[in-house]
Amino acid sequence: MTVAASISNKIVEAILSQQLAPEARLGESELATLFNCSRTIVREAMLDLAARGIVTVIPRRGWFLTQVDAEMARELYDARQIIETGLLRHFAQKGRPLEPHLVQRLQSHLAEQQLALEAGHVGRRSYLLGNFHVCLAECLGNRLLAEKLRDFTVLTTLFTMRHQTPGDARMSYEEHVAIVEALASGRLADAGECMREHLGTWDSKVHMVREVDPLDGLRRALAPMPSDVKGVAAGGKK
Amino acid sequence: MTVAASISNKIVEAILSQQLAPEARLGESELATLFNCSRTIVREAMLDLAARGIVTVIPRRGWFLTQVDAEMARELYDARQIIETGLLRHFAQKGRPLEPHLVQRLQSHLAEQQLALEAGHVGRRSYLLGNFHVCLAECLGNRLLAEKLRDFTVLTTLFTMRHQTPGDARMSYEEHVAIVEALASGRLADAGECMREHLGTWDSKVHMVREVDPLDGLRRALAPMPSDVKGVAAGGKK
DNA sequence: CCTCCATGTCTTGTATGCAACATTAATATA
DNA sequence: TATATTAATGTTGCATACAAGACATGGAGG
Repeated sequence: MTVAASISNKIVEAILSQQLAPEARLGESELATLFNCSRTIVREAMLDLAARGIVTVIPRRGWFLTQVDAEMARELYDARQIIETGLLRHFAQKGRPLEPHLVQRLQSHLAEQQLALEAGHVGRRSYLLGNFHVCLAECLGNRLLAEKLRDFTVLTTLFTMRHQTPGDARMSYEEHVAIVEALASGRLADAGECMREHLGTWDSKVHMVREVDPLDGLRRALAPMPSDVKGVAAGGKK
Repeated sequence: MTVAASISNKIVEAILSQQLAPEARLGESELATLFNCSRTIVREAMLDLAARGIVTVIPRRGWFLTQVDAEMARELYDARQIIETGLLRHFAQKGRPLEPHLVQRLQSHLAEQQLALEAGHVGRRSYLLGNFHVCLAECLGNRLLAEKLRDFTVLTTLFTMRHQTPGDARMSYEEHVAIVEALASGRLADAGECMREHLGTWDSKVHMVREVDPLDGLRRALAPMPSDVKGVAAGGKK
């Protein structure tokens, strides 16, 4: 694997493990010294991540993790639901059960999820919960979609990190279990339905999300001020 | 638009218009002089195309359009069918008809297709027939999937070009018309079914595809030779 | 005390130079 | 003539140097 690829991989993994603050700046020189290579190579990695939508450059300012706004988040969840349920539906049409060694692969993935869950490894837990969807897509026989799904999962993580969606890990895990169980016992339609529910509940969670307001901190700091009460433009609390 | 972006766009358009031989080499220096920029910029464009799977580099040999093998083609058509029918299904679930200005956009796109078809503009025809799917995805409200669909369409073109799939342009056009008509009159489920058929017939066409044999030209050139008839390894014509 | 401007510093943007390697052509040799 | 070896050529791989711009700092002027 080239150095550039290892840099972008490392960054992707760091995001999925929630070890990278979503507002962090990715300085070219910093990364170059960190990976002991030239800026050219770092740039190559950043360009790759940019093509995948994970990273954005502000000219002459720096590289930043993409800020996923509400509209993009909607498209993201829609896309994931469409792809994953579509993949399951497409597989179901073939009328054959999932091959045993693939079932086993999914089950051992679930075991790892459970392990991380019980051990309280937040990073690994988060990584595995996202990675499960990629693993499933691979098992269903479409690497092209699996790869794109990985990128979408990364972007989803960036969204949830910034908006602190509650994200019940145990519940996600159990829904994963239900999907694999349906798949293993040949109830393919059920698996699709589980997946639809698993990915369809995002907006009910997102309603709890407080809108991120760049002036939020400032506003809050100023609101209780005794003086200058009516000085600023209209609009108190939303 | 940056120079790098214009290079990659140009290449993508050239592929979709079938103006770029699928075995063509994309030399960095060539492109640099062609676009009057340095190799650095060209490299940036190639890296972008590589991240999208459109181009592949052979170390120290050059950049080439990706060779889509049979397995990848299968995934490609599956992916497109999953995404596009999924998009239609997802839209149908919302229970609202397509907004009038979007219907109109699709219809004028159809008009352009017809124009190119009747005028016999092969390149533009090919471009529009592929672009229709991207346009539709955009109209259905998911830019993320629309963009990925564009890349998939490019790869599909690369496959069909190399394998000379018959590809009846007029039939494709008429299927597009059927989809838009269903969409315009609110028969959303019908639209999905049309799309499924439109994208589902690929393998029946691919059966007609002659397997590409790297020795094909050589073999053909040697076959009618009167001398040395039994010299080469077994296997005459397929 | 506030505002405006100059300047220094830090960042990415781009070109270029050289190294490493693959292929091809030429040449020597059996 | 066939083959192995060597030289030449052309390509990408990578590092580096410098340019261009954004931002922060400090000071002068009001």
